[in-house]
Amino acid sequence: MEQREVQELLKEKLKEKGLKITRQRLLVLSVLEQNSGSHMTAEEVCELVSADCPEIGLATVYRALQLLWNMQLVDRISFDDGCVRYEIGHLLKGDTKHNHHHLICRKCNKVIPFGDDLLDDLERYIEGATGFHILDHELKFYGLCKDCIKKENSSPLSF
Amino acid sequence: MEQREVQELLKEKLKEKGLKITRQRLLVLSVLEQNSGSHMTAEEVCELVSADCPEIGLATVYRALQLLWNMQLVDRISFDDGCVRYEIGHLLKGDTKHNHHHLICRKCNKVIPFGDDLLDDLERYIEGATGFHILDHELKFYGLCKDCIKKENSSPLSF
DNA sequence: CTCCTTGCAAATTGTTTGCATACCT
DNA sequence: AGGTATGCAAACAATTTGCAAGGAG
Repeated sequence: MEQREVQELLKEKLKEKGLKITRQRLLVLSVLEQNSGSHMTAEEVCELVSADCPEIGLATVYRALQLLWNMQLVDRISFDDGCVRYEIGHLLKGDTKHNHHHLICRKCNKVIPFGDDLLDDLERYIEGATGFHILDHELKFYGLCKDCIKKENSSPLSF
Repeated sequence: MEQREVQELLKEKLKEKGLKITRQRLLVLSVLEQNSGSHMTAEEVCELVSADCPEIGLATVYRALQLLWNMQLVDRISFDDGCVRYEIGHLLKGDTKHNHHHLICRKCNKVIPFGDDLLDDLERYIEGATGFHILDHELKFYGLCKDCIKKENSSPLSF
């Protein structure tokens, strides 16, 4: 899906619900698109939107992100650092940058993205078994990264 | 793994690191064991520990939970309701109550637990491919539950 | 006796809300 | 015009931190 298209999709959905198409909402979505590899906090998004719209308030960004998430235009993920992050994920499924899974090192807190498309079968199975309709998923693996395993072996146990 | 054993494991790990074995730490772990089906907030744990130890402070509970998590004695999970939850998960693997996966309804926010042991192959594959050593995982599916699907069909689209 | 831990209260931080003004349609 | 959105500041809530007193080894 191209940038132009995602913007159009947002406009369509807004219209459909009687909500207004505003510069702020379009900019928030646009920033997420231009950074489709990273998981951004509201603050980071606000920072970047400010380039084109210096008057924007952080509260507006929070409101816009929540809206986009409700409309399923963006994904939400939280590592364990106390803030929610947003990502334009499944809409760009063809995109090689799309990674829905994350390996999180419990020692150095590094986050390593990992390819998607591993859960499709599982999703279908769950839908059949429970009647739950799955829209999205979030999968995190906690453990030790290569580097920290190396260090662990050469130094005494600790955390 | 039995209750007695988990307590002993904690004592061992504390000793190993030169930390003290305190009533508070043992009680926090014990409360999580006695509620091994549920995902508890720090506040809830504090509430229950208070029965045996009325002087305990919420800060101590937070500190103990973090410690237990670091020692991999308990698991951590966060739904999207703004507070972290703890659960004694993988230590009780034989336990039928153990559920690491959750279906979260985006409409009514209901959380439906779902059986584990679906990701073992995937974990082995990832370890081979990346050199990352996996200790634990957290998998959430977002979507619409049976009930909300029914309601959706009988009422106009909304969220 | 020494250092770790606790309890309390204050501080911090991410996020939400109330409200008057500004903006879409 | 009419209702929705915005920006700002104040409100909130979960979690963390500083510190003096208490407790484990």
